[in-house]
Amino acid sequence: MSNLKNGGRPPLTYQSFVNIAGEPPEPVVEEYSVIPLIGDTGEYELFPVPKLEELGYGDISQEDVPLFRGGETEALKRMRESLQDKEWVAKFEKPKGDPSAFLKPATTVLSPYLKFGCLSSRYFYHCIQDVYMSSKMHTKPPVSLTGQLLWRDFFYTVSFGTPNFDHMKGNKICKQIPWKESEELFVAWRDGRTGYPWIDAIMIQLRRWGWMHHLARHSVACFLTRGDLFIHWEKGRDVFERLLIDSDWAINNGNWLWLSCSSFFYQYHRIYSPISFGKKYDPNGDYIRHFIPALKHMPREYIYEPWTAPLSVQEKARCIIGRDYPKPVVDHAAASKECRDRMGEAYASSRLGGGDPAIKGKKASNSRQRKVSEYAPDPSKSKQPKKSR
DNA sequence: TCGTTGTTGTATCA
DNA sequence: TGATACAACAACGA
Repeated sequence: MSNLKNGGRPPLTYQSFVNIAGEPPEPVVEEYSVIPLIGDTGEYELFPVPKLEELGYGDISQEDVPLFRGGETEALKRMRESLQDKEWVAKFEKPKGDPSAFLKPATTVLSPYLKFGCLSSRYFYHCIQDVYMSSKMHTKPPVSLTGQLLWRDFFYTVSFGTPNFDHMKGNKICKQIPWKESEELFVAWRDGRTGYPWIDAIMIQLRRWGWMHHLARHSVACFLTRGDLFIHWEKGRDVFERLLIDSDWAINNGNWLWLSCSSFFYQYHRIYSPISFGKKYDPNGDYIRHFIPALKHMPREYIYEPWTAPLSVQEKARCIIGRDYPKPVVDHAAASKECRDRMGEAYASSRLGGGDPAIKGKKASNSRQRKVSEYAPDPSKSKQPKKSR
């Protein structure tokens, strides 16, 4: 990589794009008046594809095998495999998928390919339509498979027309909520050490695979923000942006606004239980056992709440809570009650006009069913942040 | 002002 | 598996 003639700039390395904190630097923008011919690299020399070690990854041979081979060929193969099961396509309903299914995920897992442009969303849409044409009945948006593509475009549209979409402050559609500061709780969440196996397994899957089921994302996002820890959604957003292989600026920010009840969705008393939500799908805890080996031998009746297991059971399972696996960082019943109360106060304050002082005279409003024209860009406003990812 | 609606809550009961 | 109660939000439309 060092043989790059780069106009005197330092050579571009992985670390140039993503520093340790995960913050991408300002992208270098080149302007061309004419599209260069294929093969004409101008003053640049070709350099080989960097090795994983050069990208900062160590020995990954012992890791779980990543699910995602890159490229259009793989994307089309995956799409065709998914669409082959016509009944599954016709009956697809997003909220009904199983978030604990990891050997055979409950969704198409095409999001990384859509994100990187390996799969055309338009082509995908028409392929789904072809399946619908040959089916007697099919589900409809917003829950259907095409509905998922429409949500994607919804977030693109609203993010394009909303200044400061990726921040709470200065974002007129975002509830102003006095989130708590706690580095200790945040780090426990980020690193999968909350003591709630369902939450930790999801965060570990995120770190290992770069992907987890949509409802699993809901569980951990709710837990971090309005459900338990009351930590700012922007902190969780940053972690997802860094670790998700399908992370998309508009969709990621939109979903964090949604899940934290900061925008789009406001029923903050509906809180995902870090215990019973996962149990509903996977009562034996196979998903937890796979991603948290320390809990592999924990009996089924304690797998979601291992701190309630008698010491003799913990010893037999070779997992002492507090030593081999963390104690819960918060008590869910008390924490969620407190979160509800805080959200209620924040909402009451916003009703009384106490919002973001940066947005003078504009109520932080719901945008759920605003006219599409309201999302059109205002040329007088500053440019939307451009992400280089 | 009021009734309805909202992609994905939980616990309990039959 | 589906119905119901729970507690209760914002926004829309009549």
